[in-house]
Amino acid sequence: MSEQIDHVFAALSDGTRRAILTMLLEDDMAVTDVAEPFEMSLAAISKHLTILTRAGLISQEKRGRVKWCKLEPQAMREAIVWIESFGQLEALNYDAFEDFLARELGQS
Amino acid sequence: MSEQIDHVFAALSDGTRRAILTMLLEDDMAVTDVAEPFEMSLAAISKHLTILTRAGLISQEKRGRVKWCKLEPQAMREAIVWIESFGQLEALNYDAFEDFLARELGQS
DNA sequence: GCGAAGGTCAACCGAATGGTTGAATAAGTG
DNA sequence: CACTTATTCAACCATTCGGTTGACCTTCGC
Repeated sequence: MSEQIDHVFAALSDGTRRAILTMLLEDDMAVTDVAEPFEMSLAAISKHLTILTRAGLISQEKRGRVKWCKLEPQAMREAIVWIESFGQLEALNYDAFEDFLARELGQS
Repeated sequence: MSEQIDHVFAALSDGTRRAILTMLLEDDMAVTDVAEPFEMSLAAISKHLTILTRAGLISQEKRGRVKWCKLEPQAMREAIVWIESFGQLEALNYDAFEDFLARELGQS
C-alpha cells in the first residue's frame, strides 16, 4: 500500500514544495540555500524536503556538513502517466476505450 | 492563498479518489453507485466526493433524491501544465500505461 | 401517511501536515 | 579546544485527512 504515486501527488500539492522543485531544476542546492528565499524556519523546509524525498522527487546526499538536494524528475513519471493517460482516455469515447481494454488486456 | 492547483494535486494523492475519477470517465454516477465498489462507508465516499468537488474535478447536481456526480476533467489542466514543465521526461511510457490500466481499471 | 432509499451531518478517533522554538549533533575554521 | 555553520531532532500546537457510527433530512413508492 501507500503507493509512490500517492506520495508524489501529495508532495506536489504544496506550493512551497513545488517552488523548491522548480529551484532545483536549475542546480543542486544545499538545504540552507533552499530555505533562503522562504520566510519559514529551516526546520520547516527540512520537513518539506523529507516529504519530497519520500516521494522520490529529490535525493539528498551529505558531503561534509552540507546536505545537497538533487532533483529526481523521473519520480514524476508515474504521476505524469496517470494524469496524461487520464486526459487521453477522457478524449476517447468510452466504447473505443473498452475496445482498447479488450484488445490490450484481454478483458471484456 | 489556498490555490486550486494545491487542491487538485491533493485530490489526486488518494487512490480511492483516482479510482472514482476513472469510474466517472464512463458516465455520470449517483453517489451510492460511486460507493458501491468500495468497502468503506457511504459517508467516507461522500467526503472523498467533497474533496474532489473542492478541487473542481467533479461537479454534483441533485435531481430528486439522487445526487449525480459528473467528471470535470478540465480542472486538471493547470496541474497538467505544471507537471509538464518538467518536460525533459518521457511523457508516456507504454509499460507504465499498462500498469495504470491494471491498477485503476483492472479491478474486475 | 409510512417506510425505505439516497445522502449528508455531527461527533469522534488516530494519524499526518505544516508550522514553531530550542536543544542536539556533526563538521569545518580559527 | 572553542566557535561557527549546517542540519536535524524533539516537543508542542492547530488543522486536516481518512475513516467510523448513528442521527437526520429529503424524496420516492405504495
